[in-house]
Amino acid sequence: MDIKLSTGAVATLMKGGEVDKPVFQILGFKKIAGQGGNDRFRLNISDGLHSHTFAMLATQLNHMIPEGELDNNCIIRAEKLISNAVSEKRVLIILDLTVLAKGNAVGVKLGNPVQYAEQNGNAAGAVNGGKPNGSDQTDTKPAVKPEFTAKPSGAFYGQGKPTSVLKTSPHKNNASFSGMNASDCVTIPIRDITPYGSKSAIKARVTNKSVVRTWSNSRGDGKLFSIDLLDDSGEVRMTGFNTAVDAFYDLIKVNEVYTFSKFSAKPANKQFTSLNHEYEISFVNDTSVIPCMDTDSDSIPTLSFQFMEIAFIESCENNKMIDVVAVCKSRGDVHAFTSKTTNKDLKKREVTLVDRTNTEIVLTLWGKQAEDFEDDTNPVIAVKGVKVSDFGGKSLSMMNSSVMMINPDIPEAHILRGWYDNEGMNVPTKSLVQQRGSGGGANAPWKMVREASTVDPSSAESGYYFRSKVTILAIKRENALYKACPEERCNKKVMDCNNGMWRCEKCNKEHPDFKWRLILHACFGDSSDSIWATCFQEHGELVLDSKSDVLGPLNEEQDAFDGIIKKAVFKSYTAKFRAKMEVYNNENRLKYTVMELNPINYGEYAQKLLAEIKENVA
DNA sequence: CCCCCCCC
Repeated sequence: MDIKLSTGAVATLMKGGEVDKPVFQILGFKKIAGQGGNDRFRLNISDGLHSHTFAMLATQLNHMIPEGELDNNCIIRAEKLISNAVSEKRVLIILDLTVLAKGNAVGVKLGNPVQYAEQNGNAAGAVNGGKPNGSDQTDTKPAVKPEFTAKPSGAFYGQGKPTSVLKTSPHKNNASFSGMNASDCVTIPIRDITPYGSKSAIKARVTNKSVVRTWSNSRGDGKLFSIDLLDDSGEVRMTGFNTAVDAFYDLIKVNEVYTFSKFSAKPANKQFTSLNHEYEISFVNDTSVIPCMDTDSDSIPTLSFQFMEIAFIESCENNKMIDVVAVCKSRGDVHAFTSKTTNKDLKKREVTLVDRTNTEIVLTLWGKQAEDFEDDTNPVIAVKGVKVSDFGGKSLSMMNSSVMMINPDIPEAHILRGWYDNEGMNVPTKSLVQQRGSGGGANAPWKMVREASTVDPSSAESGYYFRSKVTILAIKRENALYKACPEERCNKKVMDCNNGMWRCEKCNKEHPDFKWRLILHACFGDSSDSIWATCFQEHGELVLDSKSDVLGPLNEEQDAFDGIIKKAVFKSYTAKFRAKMEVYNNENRLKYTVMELNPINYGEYAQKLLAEIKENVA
């Protein structure tokens, strides 16, 4: 390979001249914080003769730096350039570039470039003119030859020979950092990681390691893994993309302590982690990972939680990732099923957790963890990074990235053990599982339908409950009835096996019969507005004044069914509704469910109106 | 740069 730097290009450009697709070596870069997170990178570029820091990376190329595409010593060809004189200073903006050689492959500074002296230039005067001075314009002159093979500088770096990285580095010996600056040896507390310190190193224990995942989307594809890192100041997630996966994935072991030097940092997206850090970090091209077997690594903690007590999960945002420590009060059976959306065969087990707030919540375990969980001794369970779901009240679900510890040796666990054995096991608990037909919204306010249908979506995240006096305006007859599993508590739709049997996916059983169930969609209105709401079984039966097992067979008989609907419309009720924000086809929409439906008690209703009038008159 | 993580 023979790459030549465009000797003299820096001087030409500084004088306002043009150079076609100059080849430079990057000697360094500096992040310049811009408004609104619009950071820019200033590059120190060299043509082998001169170096200068007048080059800016176009923001659309910013990603090349954290991605490690552009790194120190790398050689680039600037495919598109804009040269501008800005208040006596010349600025070069690189709009597009090709990396001809990665920094690690080059390993050294080429030639002996000297900082281009500003006064040599004629920046301001040459905005529109300045034909290049022929003598130093071109890239045809032989330049310094990059020493591609010169230096095994990758010895401790991701792009080098990773296997040797972890095996050969002497521990406890800073000499193992040979080739790195002294400043690289200084570790900072994880707590202090920010995107603004590129020289940082941290010494941390790996508390969790993900599987390698691949992705493919409009922006491209690749693979990645992440590890959770902990020291005595805090924790942070570190992600490795593509080459970092090849270099480090197999070598990094959970529970081991390493010094990680050089990484990039960016704000952590709290939606995907329970780790207590404002930022998350990524492997870069010259990240090094050195194991620490020294005794003082014992002082680095092995786990860290920010527990949320179960009672507080009730008001916790949906999809949030949290840590919980609780007693496993009971466990359900393993339930195998096929996901309708992904067609994947899944196994789950639900366990019920309770803590000293006397509140219980269901945690769903998946796959092998679900199968393996057979502890019936009411163990204390600590989980890190479980997802809060608002399905049927509130529940928790294990994620791939979640960590579970059974009877961990931490104070909270011992306290819970004592509490449960002496007291907790006999105390009545409140469940965050929503009871059908009630649960939540006990004090649902009276609203006109109009007020409720324009409820602030954020307050409907976990269900907004209200009461209204309403009249049924219309009923949808299609799909009002379905054939359901005959099991007592299972109302899952069954599939016709076409052999006289009916299959329930939920129970994983075939039954000789089924039961009819109702899901009635009806339009409820008052003088202000109307809404479509779902009436499940009992409410549907009340609306149609018929039992579902009678309605089922009638469903086929158009006239009889229409007659029933005709009788049902224009009846009035007092109803309790739930308005809940749901995502449907990637769109938010308010979904209404009838929670209670009662014939109007006119005496009570008149009292309510009277009270309202008095309140408004006073 | 991922961010999917499942089922009712």
